[in-house]
Amino acid sequence: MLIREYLEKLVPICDKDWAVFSTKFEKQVFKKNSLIIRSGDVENYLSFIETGMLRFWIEVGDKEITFDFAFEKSFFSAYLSFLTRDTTNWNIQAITPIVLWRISYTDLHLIYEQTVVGEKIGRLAAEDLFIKAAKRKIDLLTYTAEELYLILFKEQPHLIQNIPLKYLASYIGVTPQALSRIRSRIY
Amino acid sequence: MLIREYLEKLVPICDKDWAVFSTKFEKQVFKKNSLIIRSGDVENYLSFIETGMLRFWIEVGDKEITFDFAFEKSFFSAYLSFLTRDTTNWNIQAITPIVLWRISYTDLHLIYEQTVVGEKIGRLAAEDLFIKAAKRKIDLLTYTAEELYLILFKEQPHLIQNIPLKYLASYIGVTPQALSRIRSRIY
DNA sequence: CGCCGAGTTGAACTGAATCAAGAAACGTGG
DNA sequence: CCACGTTTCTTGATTCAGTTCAACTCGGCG
Repeated sequence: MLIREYLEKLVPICDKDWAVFSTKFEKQVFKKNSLIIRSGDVENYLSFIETGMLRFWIEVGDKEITFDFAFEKSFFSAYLSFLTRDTTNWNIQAITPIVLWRISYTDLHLIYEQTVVGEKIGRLAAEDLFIKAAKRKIDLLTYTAEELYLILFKEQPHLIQNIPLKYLASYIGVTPQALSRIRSRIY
Repeated sequence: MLIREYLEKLVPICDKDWAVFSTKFEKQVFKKNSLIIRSGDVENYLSFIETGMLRFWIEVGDKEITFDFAFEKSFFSAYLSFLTRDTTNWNIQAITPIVLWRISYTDLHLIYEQTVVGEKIGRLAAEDLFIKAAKRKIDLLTYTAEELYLILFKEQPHLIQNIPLKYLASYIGVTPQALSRIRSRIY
């Protein structure tokens, strides 16, 4: 199974532990453009994307700010809300049709209690998320919009292909008009 | 002891576990302006600030970018380097005289193995760091320099008092001149 | 007393925002 | 599968916040 493969890159999981894990994941399908989490919800799941692509955004005043994307074969969650059990102001939207596997908050905490590797996986997942967030935080301070676009272009070419320009623009912190001009300047 | 108090806000620690923890922390003192970590080092410690204030910065081209501060009674580390055992490009500098307690990578991993709460604390620490990084990431995309300054002013007034303007300017992503003008505009 | 780094202020310049209009792409219903 | 309407993207003109370069002030310290 995909999730086990992914997790075992981080830490070996014995069959006995895996038996506890695997029964807790449920499969879920979402249509393109549907909202998986909307502002005001409490996040109840930690999810693993089997196929598809997601966009994370918040509403500020009258505009949307896209602050993250997530891709196939990675975990995601409105993690702050998931941890604190408080409502989120995040929206998570399917940019493509989505197939995912998810585990509920209560089930995950059962695993934390019942298996030795549970806490370790939780720690590694949180560390992983932290590393990504820290890198991006520094990138946003360090680079200009044009540089951020070029980095994106190099590191995630599939992203540039498939994601509407207006979302990418917001992600690097400029208006769609500005990104359109950056693009025409580059080629 | 301060560290136990702080940790027990997150998770109860029994005396037996604490006995394992406490022997591993060593006290360390740094002078004002000294570098606790410099670019090129591998971070070997997770540290807890007893007194003082730190600045995190990286060098980009010919200029310094301040991307974080840390205060009394909180943990810090060049965490990415600490986790990956790879060299860091972060610099961590004492803005004031510093007293801290720190635990080495090997000792922390001994604790992960020897105590039940070890992994849990590691997870909670990583979650805590992630939450802060995620919030800041969104703030940087959402607000203008002036708004970021006002938020800082409201949430961390002691920071504004004690930290040289040029570091604050870099933290909100503008030049010292620009922040000086923002300030004079506000009052 | 003089030096030096930090902060302020001014002027010219630049990249991005905003407002606006037109072109291209997309999906939805017939 | 086409036609229409909506959304997305592009391009232009104007405005604005922030950069850069430079000069000057202030305070601390040798």
